[in-house]
Amino acid sequence: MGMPMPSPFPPKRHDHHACIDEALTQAKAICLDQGCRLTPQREQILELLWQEHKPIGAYALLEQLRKTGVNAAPPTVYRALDFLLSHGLIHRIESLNAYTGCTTPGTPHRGQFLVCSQCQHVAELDDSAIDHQLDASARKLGFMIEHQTVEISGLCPHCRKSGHE
Amino acid sequence: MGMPMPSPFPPKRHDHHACIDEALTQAKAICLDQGCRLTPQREQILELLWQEHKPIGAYALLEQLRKTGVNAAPPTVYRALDFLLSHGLIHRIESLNAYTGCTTPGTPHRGQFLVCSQCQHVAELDDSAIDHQLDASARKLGFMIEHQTVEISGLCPHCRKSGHE
DNA sequence: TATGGAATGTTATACTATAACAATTCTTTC
DNA sequence: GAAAGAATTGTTATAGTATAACATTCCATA
Repeated sequence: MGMPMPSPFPPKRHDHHACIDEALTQAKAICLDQGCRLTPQREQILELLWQEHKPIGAYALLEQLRKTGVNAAPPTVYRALDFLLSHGLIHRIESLNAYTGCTTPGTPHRGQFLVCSQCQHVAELDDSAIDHQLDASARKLGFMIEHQTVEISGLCPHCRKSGHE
Repeated sequence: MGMPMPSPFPPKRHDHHACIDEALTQAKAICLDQGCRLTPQREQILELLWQEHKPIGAYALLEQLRKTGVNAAPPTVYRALDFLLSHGLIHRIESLNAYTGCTTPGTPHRGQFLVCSQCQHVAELDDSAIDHQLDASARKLGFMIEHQTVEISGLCPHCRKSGHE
């Protein structure tokens, strides 16, 4: 497995090109492995989703896509999103109706998200202690977990430091 | 404080009239205390939200409302929902775009929800162990929690027992 | 190089939520 | 009890999110 993620909140200035590259490389490998097709359009949309460490809505994505000269309609975007979601390459942030690249694609995981209410950056966790606690609480009630949505909003470390009125 | 909740998943057949009554009584007391007005329309919508232990969407609510002879438009419903949300009398289930009565109104709490994917019943938890784990994980990363969305979907105890194909 | 399935294009529409302004009701104060 | 101001409700229109349905194109494989 790769290096440990230094922090789920990367510094404001970091080599983001490397983030994009890694995401696309991983996605290609995963699709090859799973026997599914990361078509140019799907790849383009995945790349757009990785433009920033922020979730982006489907229609904002559509607008970005159009700026690149592609004249697409909503189903184009939603189909790509469906594909990427179903292969674990992106996540949907329910509380924002938005989508964001998955930082640990390829491995089945449930995921938790920290969303900064100020800068909108999102950090994906895969904190087993949280998973275990949710499992324990559910089990106690006889509930069988199939899927979970854990989205925490608040101030990220960067925004906490720089004046949070 | 009141009696401990027997189980967040009430038996299929229970005195649901008592659930509704209690919810409305508590809501009245809370509004009296907070100096806000639980108008007939707001009360009616709260009551409709308590018809079942299932979340209900705004437009389904609107339809129910119309069946009672009230000729309302969407803003009527959304305003009532906003009021009820802002006074902690109901919750919004993000993953369903739906709303459900709060089982512990009046006390500030963050809440976690178990949503049955089969019967759609929802159970509200206020499990401090989960809250503490989320706090601990967030704190470790320097993230300051403002709000949380924890929605677990899966099979409730009743549906687990009765054949889950 | 035919063919069947996957992917994409296209149009229309469903579902969720709010903006903006008018009308009404409630409460407070005189 | 009447006037003023605030809160609530009515009404119309529209913004924002997502999918249905069907036509067309692409592509792997035989």
